[in-house]
Amino acid sequence: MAEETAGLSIGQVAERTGLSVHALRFYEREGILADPVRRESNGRRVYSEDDLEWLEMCVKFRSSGMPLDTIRQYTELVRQGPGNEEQRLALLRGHQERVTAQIHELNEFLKVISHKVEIYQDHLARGVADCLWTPPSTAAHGTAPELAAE
Amino acid sequence: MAEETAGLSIGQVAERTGLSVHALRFYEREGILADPVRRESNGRRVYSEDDLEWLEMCVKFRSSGMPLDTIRQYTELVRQGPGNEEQRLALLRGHQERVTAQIHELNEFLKVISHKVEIYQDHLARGVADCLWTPPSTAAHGTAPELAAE
DNA sequence: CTAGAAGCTAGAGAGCGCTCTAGGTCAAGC
DNA sequence: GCTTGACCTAGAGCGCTCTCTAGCTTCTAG
Repeated sequence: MAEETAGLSIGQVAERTGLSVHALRFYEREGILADPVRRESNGRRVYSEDDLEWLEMCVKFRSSGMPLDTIRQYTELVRQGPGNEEQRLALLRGHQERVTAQIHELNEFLKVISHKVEIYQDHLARGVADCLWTPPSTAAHGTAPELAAE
Repeated sequence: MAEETAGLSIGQVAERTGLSVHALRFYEREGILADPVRRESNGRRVYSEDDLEWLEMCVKFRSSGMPLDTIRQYTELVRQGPGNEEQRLALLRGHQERVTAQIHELNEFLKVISHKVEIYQDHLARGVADCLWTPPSTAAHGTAPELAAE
């Protein structure tokens, strides 16, 4: 049962998290890991499964737009141990709200862009000869199709 | 009816788009505007309502994560006039897909973070004395609450 | 014994998207 | 006449998040 389950090299962690080894060392310098990662006798980093899980959570935080600075704050709270749950909760809820807001915004924008896409699709389906789109009449600069597409 | 509807100063456009005047000049340098913006005799920029609408669209593109470079490409296509609708469509669809994917990802993550938030809320509701969370047993570094919260 | 792969540190560099500075013009109001 | 404020250009600087380099060690396989 002595799998190498406990004890991952930086390369393995990079592979599993999708972060580069550079990024992993960078994150450590930035205090993004609960502990500064244990080392082998030769100085090489040894990541535990817990470290891996933590990093995976960080990746999710990052990809949902949380800045490293905030992740660091959260890490710091966890590092301090129990007693600051309110602060952790506040931080998480703040992010939760930002993510929610962002999803709403993206959904709004998705409507807009989908509408534009439809318009272009219709236009192309009807054939390029369809010149509803480029009346050289308004010599000004009326990019009608664009503005119409909104 | 001679409102100043046609002819906005950079300051007015900044106010209405939420972009800074710096950003507006920057966008122009970067080729983000269909034309390089007309000028008054004294060299000051005069934005039309069309410019404003275009910029508002750019703001939406940006806030949905489209890089300036892609916006520039799109602008370039529009500037070239009709005949490249397929390319515009491809670009828009590419972005549409990225936005859709991002919404999915964010929704996924929202579940995770909401779960964490709930756990912390329950924990705090049950009172801090509840020590399910910090068993000093696993002296290693088992940040159980964190990992449990996932 | 040696080559190659993987790791290490410290620190420079890069890409993006602004943001700001320096130094100046121009028009309006006191 | 002078100040104030909005505008101008060219270009430097910044915050963030990595990414890469240089120079070195250490392990493994042939």
